[in-house]
Amino acid sequence: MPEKAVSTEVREIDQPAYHHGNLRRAVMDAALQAIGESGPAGWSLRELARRAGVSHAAPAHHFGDKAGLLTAVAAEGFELFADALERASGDVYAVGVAYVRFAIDHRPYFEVMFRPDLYRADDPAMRSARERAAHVLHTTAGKLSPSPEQNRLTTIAAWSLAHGFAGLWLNGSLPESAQGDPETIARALLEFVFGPLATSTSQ
Amino acid sequence: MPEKAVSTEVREIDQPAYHHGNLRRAVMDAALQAIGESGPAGWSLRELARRAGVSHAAPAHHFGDKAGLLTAVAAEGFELFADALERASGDVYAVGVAYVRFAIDHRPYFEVMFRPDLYRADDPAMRSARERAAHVLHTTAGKLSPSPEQNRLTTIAAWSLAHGFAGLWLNGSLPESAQGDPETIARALLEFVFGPLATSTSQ
DNA sequence: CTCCAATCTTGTCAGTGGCTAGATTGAAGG
DNA sequence: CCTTCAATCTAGCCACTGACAAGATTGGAG
Repeated sequence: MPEKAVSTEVREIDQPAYHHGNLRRAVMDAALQAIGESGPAGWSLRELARRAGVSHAAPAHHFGDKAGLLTAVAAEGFELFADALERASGDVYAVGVAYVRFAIDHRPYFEVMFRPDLYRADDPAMRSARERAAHVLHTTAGKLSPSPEQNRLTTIAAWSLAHGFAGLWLNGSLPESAQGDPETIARALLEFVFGPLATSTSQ
Repeated sequence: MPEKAVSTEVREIDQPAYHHGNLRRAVMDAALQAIGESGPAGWSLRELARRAGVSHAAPAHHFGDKAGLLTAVAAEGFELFADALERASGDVYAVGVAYVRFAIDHRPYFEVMFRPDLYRADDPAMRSARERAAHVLHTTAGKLSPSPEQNRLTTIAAWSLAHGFAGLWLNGSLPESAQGDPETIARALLEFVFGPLATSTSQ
């Protein structure tokens, strides 16, 4: 068996790695997996380092500290989130469904993104991505009615509805009657709330 | 100055207390305050013990471990929550507003209650209180329309709306246009969504 | 007065976060 | 080829944490 390990492969055991190849991404991915398994608090930086096969202090070089890592997770999450919403931009139902779908398909991101106490909320990359997502919400939900005041309300209503349903679904708070396909239910909810506005002439 | 401290007073300094008087409640209150200051993860059991003036292992006697303490917080929170909702039972608007109001007035409880990964979700006291609260939601939102299927949707819609708005408001995600009095906005949201259904002859 | 159960303390252990200092590496430039 | 250099990672340390075990203290019941 060969003595030297190829540097691009995953660390086998023991001896120092020094140039991991792409430790930053490896730690991020390990973090996302760990969050998916036991939430944003159910793991330690050292555990991620072990998973990546590096020393306990290696992640600190890339992220500073745990808050820094979660900041990076939130920033990347909001980027993906904004992408998903933009792809549905224009249609309230599609945006709402995309919101819920993102929360469920990318649960680890979502569980961090809306918990600002976990990371550095002043991170510029994260802020710009978050604003990009918010912009989609405002422009698509905010043009359902002519009145600007109504628009603010419509936006907040759609946002709250999608956000609340996603959150309740994720933490298992909903009754068994709502345990079906979340995307279907989300669509039904949106149609229930915004149907009168968009289908008939109504207000 | 007297040598002996009165047992019912808060511990001054140093020497053992042994019978604190009501340590369980003191630790709970310290926990609620700490959660309010820095979230459910921004403190340690040992810190609570110091605040209460007892040794670092004293809280464990009453709560077992940190999850046990948070379980007690969630259980008490759901009791207060159910009480608040029951007080408004029957009126969708009142229940919705009570939901949001509770989240804001009792933020430390709320931040724990809907995060089952923080505590023991199989706790019977907590479960029964939670079901009591859920029952109010079902009975008041679920009788707005004749169809049972519509009722399920109505319930989930009202729940999601209130829950989502409360969550977004608490973590500061809402735009500046929604930074006003949350109770007023919540009422406006509920009227926007359920107005057409209930206002006709009110109820 | 004795015993007992509840309550709290002291002591201990592995694990954690964050820090500093040092080792290793690839690459750039003479 | 050799030196320098910055990026990357390791090694070691410290205060702190959660969890546990064993012992001390207390009020009250018998």
